[in-house]
Amino acid sequence: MTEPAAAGARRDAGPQVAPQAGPASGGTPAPRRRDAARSRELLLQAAIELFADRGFDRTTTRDIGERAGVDPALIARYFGGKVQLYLAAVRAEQGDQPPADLLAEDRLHGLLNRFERRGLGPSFAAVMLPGDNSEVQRAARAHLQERLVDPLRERLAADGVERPRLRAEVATAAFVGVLMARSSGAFAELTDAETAELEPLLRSLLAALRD
Amino acid sequence: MTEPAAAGARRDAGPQVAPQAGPASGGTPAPRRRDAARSRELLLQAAIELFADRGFDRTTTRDIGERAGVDPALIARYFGGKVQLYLAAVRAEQGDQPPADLLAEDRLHGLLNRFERRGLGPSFAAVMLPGDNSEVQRAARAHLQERLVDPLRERLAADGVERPRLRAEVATAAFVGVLMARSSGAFAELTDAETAELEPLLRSLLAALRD
DNA sequence: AGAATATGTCATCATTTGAAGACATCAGGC
DNA sequence: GCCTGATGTCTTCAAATGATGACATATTCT
Repeated sequence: MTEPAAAGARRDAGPQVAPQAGPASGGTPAPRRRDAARSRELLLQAAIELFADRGFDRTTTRDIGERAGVDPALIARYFGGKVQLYLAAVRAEQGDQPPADLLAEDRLHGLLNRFERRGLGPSFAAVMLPGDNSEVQRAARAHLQERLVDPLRERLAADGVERPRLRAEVATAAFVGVLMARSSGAFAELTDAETAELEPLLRSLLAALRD
Repeated sequence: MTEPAAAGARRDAGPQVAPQAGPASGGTPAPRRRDAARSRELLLQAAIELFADRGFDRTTTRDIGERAGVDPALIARYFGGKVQLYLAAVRAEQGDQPPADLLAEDRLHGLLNRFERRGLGPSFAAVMLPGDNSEVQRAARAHLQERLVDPLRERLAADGVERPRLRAEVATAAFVGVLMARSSGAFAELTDAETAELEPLLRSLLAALRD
């Protein structure tokens, strides 16, 4: 950053991918030094992690580029800009599993394990902070509504509980709150707790809303 | 903002306080057009509200000044800067009541009513978002630890529950999460719900951690 | 009334950040 | 071998933001 660095002279910026994995396996079609699809994917993955960790505002395009090992200018080229990259990250968050009903045992277990493997996902951070009704907030909230609140509301309604929507929203908010607080490092034991320790507590918490 | 506005010519920037309330009552010592203590208080109050609403990063000194009706430059003069103003806001958050044990009925009721009257307070927003271990985060987290987590932990420990600290942290995180989500407007029914509707749900939620 | 201080107002600076563009370098077709 | 487009690298710009200082105006003291 501090060196003048004669314009466009860099060529030895470290091996992007070790050029092994010869032409044997037909899967990956020989590593290219320049691969738009790969760069796009690296940026998207870095964005998912960073947006989940810090939220939209506190994540800079330069951070994303650095983590991805890709020049931040390519964000504009491949996604259109930071906002569109965020929307792509939220879209990539879904599609794995069908919407989850938090009260079903295997669902909670699966969700927690998935979070452990892949991080919380970018939409969680957008729930807690109010803000301008930007596209970013709306997308993240719609995602959570569809994936967590609605299935739970249907479950509660089927159980005949009163105010199923409100209860589903409270349960989701509590769930997101606990997971966000855990990953934020605000509370020591919560952050250090294993998923297996946390799961029964969360299950009790959620079950309480069912009355 | 767009006019040149000859330097320092403004004098008619609206009446700060109607200069009535004659010398009769000895309470307020006649309104002054310039009152450092009043300006300081206005800034602090605006800061408490805005920090609670948007968190530290998304609140600008210009926003605070605008809401307070005070020039933002005075933040530096009276508090030293934005960070110190935040710390002052967190300190102002406490001092009202003794630390609250969320499981005691009147405590929960009192807390919710207080939030309804005075807003959530700046420290809540700092729990959910990770970030640099700045002074701001540490102060807000220490505040919550002392005010909410510790009393609850003691209560749970006295009840003989296992893992009292972890449970207290989970309960606090869930509590903060529900209130933050409510004020963020992320969930429609939760945002519109009356405190009276929310209170029994929160009570069930918290009681579940006691097992 | 007039000096001295307190308080308020405004312009401006340095930094950060998202974005855009100029240029360099690689890949594949002829 | 070379040309055209794709891909990557770097510089630069405009806006936002926290901070600072010069100056204006009010308040107080004598």
